[in-house]
Amino acid sequence: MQTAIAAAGTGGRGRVTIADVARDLGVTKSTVSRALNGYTDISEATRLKVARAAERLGYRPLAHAQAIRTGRVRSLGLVLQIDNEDSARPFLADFIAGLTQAASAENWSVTIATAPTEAEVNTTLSRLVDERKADGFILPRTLLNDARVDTLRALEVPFVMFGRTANPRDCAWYDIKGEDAMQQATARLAALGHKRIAHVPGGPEYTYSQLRIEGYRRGLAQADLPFDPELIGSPATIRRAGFGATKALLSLRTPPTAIVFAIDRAALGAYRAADALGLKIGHDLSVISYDGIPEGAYADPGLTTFAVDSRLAGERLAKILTARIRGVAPENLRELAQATLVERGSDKPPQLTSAELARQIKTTLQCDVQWEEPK
Amino acid sequence: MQTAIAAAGTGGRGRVTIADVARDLGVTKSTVSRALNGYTDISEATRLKVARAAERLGYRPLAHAQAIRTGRVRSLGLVLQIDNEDSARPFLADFIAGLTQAASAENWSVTIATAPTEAEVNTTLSRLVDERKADGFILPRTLLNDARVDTLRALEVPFVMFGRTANPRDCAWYDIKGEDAMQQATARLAALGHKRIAHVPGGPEYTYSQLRIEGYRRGLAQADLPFDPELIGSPATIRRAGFGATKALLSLRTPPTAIVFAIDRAALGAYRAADALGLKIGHDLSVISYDGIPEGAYADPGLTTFAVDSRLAGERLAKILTARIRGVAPENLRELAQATLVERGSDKPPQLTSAELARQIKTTLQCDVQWEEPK
DNA sequence: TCGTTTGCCGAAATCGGTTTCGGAGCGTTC
DNA sequence: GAACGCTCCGAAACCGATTTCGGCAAACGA
Repeated sequence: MQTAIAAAGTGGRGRVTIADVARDLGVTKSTVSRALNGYTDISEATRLKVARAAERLGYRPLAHAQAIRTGRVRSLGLVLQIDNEDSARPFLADFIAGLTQAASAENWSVTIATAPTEAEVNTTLSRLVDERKADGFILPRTLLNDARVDTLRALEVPFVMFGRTANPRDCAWYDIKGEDAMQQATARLAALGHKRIAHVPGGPEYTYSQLRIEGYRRGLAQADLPFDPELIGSPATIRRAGFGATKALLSLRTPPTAIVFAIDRAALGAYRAADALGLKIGHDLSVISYDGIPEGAYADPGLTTFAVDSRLAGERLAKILTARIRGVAPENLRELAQATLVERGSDKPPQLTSAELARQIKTTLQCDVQWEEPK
Repeated sequence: MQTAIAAAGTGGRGRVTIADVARDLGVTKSTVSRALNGYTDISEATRLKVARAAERLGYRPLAHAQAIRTGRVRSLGLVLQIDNEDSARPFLADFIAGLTQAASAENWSVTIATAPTEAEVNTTLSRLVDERKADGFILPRTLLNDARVDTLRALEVPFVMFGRTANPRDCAWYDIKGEDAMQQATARLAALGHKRIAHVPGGPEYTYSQLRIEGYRRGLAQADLPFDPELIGSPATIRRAGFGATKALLSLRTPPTAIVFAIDRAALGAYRAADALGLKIGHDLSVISYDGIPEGAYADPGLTTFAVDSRLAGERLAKILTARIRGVAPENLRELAQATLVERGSDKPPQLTSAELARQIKTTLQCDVQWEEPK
């Protein structure tokens, strides 16, 4: 019994294989394969013939059939750490859109996995490597000392970071110059007349955190403002922590009249703190932040922030990773981009001096202001 | 001379193959394969020996090597439509987490792709089928008449819907009974004393929309309240539309004192509308909604809503799809779950009658209230 | 006792590609 | 004119699994 007629539609039987193309042209499979893969020992004439025939017959190689010999599955890996703390990631969709779009443009696919903890992210990573589910990985949110980097370095698997890291050996990356954004934010507030400008950094384990603090300091220097360590708040990446950091900064003897946040979500916590202290953002306290999450637009007043284009980031990261997998040296695959300022209403000239502000706050602080968790 | 492309990261030399296991045991590959895959013509003793040896040597079959013969790549496909309108999908991360967790528990992976339009989602779908990137697909946000379903039905590719559809042939699904939530929301508002309760549905192209309207009507009936077609607002799935729908409803001669929304984001638009009209949500206008997006917790007052567990949804969908791929009949793979009420501050007893409310609104409406787009 | 079944496994084909090897054909060179 | 070198392609091995086929024992039935 033979497979006589190609059943179109069953999505499997009627598939055009390389053998079909070869038969159609009266050449061997190996010729077709080499012609299609750019080998140099194929004449230009043959290459054209093969390409046309492949096109005409609608031949498309099966990635996993190629993979068995080449070891490449034509797939980019993405392992997300999703804990309960901040499972809501507004830009994830955009990021993935950019990633998949760029990947499929080169006929690659994207394989995605998740894990709750840093350790499990690592095991997942090596499992995926072991099972050859991906040829390389995209590492979002890189840490100063990132175990994922060590893992992949040891396994000699290509990867690209969204962010930078302490030891750049073997590392390709794409990153936004958050430090420049912080510098501009600080300078901008200074230009508006603020003299006491604080900074609330992100998680110290992240590489960006240190960089952004430096950017903040450059901004101060640029505006000839002194650096006061007191004005570096406690790290905050979520609202609650932003609330706490803001409250602490405003409780200083000479509180800041403006705060530069490294993370939008933390900045939104400042709105709550201001509210609780009877202050109005954009009036009594100015704020500039970074990320560009949609909620910022709906805050009152709107949050002035440096927005990152996460879709573009996804696109670039995919491009870089495929290049890396093809063997381009990591040193040549490092790209930096700028965040773009979105002006809304949270940054205005100071209405009060630090001293006046302090007096106003003092009375409110008598009754202890607590964060109340929204349900 | 041939083009030798240097592969970055060979990452594959030390792999344990089925041949290694066979050699170790002094049997053939076919024995190992059959033993591991539950063939009945293998003695229990041999099966055990093989299983132990595989475990001991750390053998793990290569999915794509199996795929070449079986046609199955052990991967679930997810194609997201990501347009500009609502690229921010707060539950996407949770959904993906559930999906990947359940998938990897059975040693499957998840392949993800995106497309901007409905048509391109369809082409992407058939491309993935053609390239065998996935053995089956998860279809989120099913429409009343869903082209994706037609496509996959024609291709005879397994799929499972997150939602229901008009023609259930060949369809497996998981869905939340949004209609029950709407009914409960309506009954709850009625129990609080509201007599005029409106409903703002979601997009009419979605299956859930019709169902939720019915749920709303059941809720009215349950509370012995008459159904007034006037109180069905225009469909809204984003803030702006929710703003418009609310404004229109409140402009009625006898406006509602409470609104049941099918979509949280639309309900957040109602906050703006209330604000613009000088009304206070939870006081002059009560609102109950559906989805459970995080922003709802930060609204003032917090949005009472029926939350869906999207992580669980992802898990169940993965389970159902793998079962479907294994050949379980779709009729036996249909699952419904309930949303859970999250009580916050937006639903309270009415402070004003409809007539009083109308009078209060009338004055404000003189000056035209317009939606202002947050930047 | 002699077929006949049954249980269990080995040999080999197979899936759809890639890659190695070698060898025709042809032009150069001395 | 023989040796040599190139260009270009065919033959066959190979990748890591699955699956078909057939056959050897042991168990069974008459």
